[in-house]
Amino acid sequence: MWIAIVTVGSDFLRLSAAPDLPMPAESVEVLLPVALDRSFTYSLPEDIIAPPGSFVEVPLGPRAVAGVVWGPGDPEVPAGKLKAVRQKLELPPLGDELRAFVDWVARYTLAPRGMVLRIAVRGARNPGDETPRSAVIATGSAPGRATPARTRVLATASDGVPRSKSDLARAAAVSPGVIDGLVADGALRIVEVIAEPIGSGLQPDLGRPELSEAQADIAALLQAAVRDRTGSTHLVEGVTGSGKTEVYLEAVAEALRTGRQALILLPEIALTQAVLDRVTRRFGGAPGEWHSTVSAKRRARIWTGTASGETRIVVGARSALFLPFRDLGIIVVDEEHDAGFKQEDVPVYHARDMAVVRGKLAEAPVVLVSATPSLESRVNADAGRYRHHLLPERFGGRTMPEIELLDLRADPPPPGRWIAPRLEEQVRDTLARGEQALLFLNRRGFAPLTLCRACGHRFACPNCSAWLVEHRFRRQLACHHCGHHEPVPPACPKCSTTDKLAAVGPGVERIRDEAAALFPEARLAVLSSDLVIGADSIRAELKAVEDHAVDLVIGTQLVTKGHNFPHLTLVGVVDGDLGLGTSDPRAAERTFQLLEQVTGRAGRGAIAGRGIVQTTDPLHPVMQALKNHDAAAFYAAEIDARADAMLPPFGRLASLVVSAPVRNDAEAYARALAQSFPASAPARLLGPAEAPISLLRGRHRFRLLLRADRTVDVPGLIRAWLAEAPRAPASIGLHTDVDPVSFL
DNA sequence: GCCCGCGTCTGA
DNA sequence: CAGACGCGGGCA
Repeated sequence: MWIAIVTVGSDFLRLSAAPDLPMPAESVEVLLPVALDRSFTYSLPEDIIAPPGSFVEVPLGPRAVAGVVWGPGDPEVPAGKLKAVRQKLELPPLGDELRAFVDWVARYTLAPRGMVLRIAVRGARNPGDETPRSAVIATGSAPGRATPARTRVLATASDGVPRSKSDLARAAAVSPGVIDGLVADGALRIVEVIAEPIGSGLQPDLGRPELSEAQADIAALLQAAVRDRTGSTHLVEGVTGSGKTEVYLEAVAEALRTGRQALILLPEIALTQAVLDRVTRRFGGAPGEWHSTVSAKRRARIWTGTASGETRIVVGARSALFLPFRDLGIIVVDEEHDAGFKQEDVPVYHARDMAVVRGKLAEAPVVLVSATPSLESRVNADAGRYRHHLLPERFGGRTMPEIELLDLRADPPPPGRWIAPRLEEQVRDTLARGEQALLFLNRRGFAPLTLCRACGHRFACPNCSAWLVEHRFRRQLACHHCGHHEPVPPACPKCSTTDKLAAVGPGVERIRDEAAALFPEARLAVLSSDLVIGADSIRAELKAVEDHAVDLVIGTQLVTKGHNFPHLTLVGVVDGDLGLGTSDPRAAERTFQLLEQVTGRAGRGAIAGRGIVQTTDPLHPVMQALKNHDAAAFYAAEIDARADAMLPPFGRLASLVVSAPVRNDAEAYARALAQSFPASAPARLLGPAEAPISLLRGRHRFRLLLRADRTVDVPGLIRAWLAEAPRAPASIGLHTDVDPVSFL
């Protein structure tokens, strides 16, 4: 009856408020976490009181499903169709703000509302009673015998936080036996603890760092935004090593001080132990950690903890954006340029952009943080939609690494090798000084292409338009798009010639072999996601590099993810041109971001760093931007090019993914759709001919691209078109991914 | 998303 | 002819 319409920038955000008098509801509208856009009306037994947001169990067909009361029931539904709510569930209700967010995201991403609700209720169950667990704390007395391992353990335990034996051993990187030894020695004591709510008991003023003037200024502005309860958006752009994390943690501290909660989003949380450690040090306790590998029980504790308000800080992957925060005071999106914020499955959404919307609904500032912002965020900052804060210098007087462009045409490596003499010499000098070097190549495996020298046959993926990559360590040929793999055959499948198969081009495994031959005395480590499997072993490898147990690192983009290597002084980029040759309109932007991040790993410690980028095109704008540390000029040029081409964020771009188990079905439907697109529409449809296909989770995917001027409501246009378009056979799925700018 | 019913296929 | 399997519709 009384609908409050909250307009934020456009009419996209509608927040429906409850009527001011609780009417005795006879029926309720219930949204269910299944692939349905519709909600259903159920009758409400007189003894159940279920205001909007309540969790209820309802019958759906033959099953009983837990859903959420979304509002009053639809009186138009004939009484004979109504089924009754079975029971109300003992769970904290979903607040108005989160329900409005679910509706908004579903409408914007063209996803069924139930699929969005599903994300918001993952973890919505009672964690049950907590049984006391045993933990160890430091007693304060010195051990009888001090070893480096023991010293590390006691340093870790000196904060007084009780930890389980295994957690403490892992945190100090020692074997569990060391802990038992210290307990026997009386330096550690076993205590029984009842687990506090996760992410609670945090102290905003515990580990306050010294801030530079520039850091303190930005921190003060962000803190004011937290206090003001405005849904403002901020872009904090600071070069690698400028201390961005300290700045946003001060804003997080302000949220804690004012009694509110904080959410820190990270693109790949399994790799970013560093941020968790820093939050723990800064606030004297661990935040809630939310990502796909967190156990169901921990999930439940964090979900209920955020709903009750006891969990004060959550550090999480994109789905943490749908947690039921009671009073959210700030959202931080760290590494905001990272493509990991994009969810490719239904609902297809970009967490950075959805964060902006949730921030507005929650009246909380959103802080986007990066050394290499996305073009979208740069444009939004330039246009004044986001406030732009710059940290142009490294913290503590450290300098940016000096970047050298190594022209591969003038100084090529010997045939069959990829490290040019000049880079080899620089690595040798670095190692001789006892410093650490990194050779970066963003390509897994041994060689990206295998061909038969006898007949010219090339090994291609049967499902995708891609070559198979040889993985010599695993003795396989693998497709990096769909995961197809086969053993390396002894002979050519086409002409049966043996011993004529040739590996073409380098991958990290091949660079490892080359480096091992060139620098036989160096301790090598390869950091590649297919060789280092599982979050724990990745963390262990990163720690070994951090501790200088490795001299020369050979790595893929795994090494660019938020880790500091204090001993690293030289970064060599083996193929700077990789990624620039594609037709992806974001190729230059992505390559710049990647190479700036990886060269920025050098010189974060006491010794100044250097970067050497091997390239065949030293005059390319990306190379010049790296060398001159002139991101501003690069961004300006890229933004102009985007504006001319009407690409996001100037034009609207949507992709529709048609997927089916059979490739021909997907293609036929994609064509049928394309033909039905009206010529008069204020947008152009591209594909499917020029669209790449791939196989993902057993389904062939065809992409259609829709390009429009920014004045078009793309989700609306697609909805209207699909209502008229040929209906998809049920075995064909259609995802939609709308580039988000319209809500700003 | 999940269940069910239906049509079709397969093997004895 | 029983049982398996894939597809499509409905779900209040």
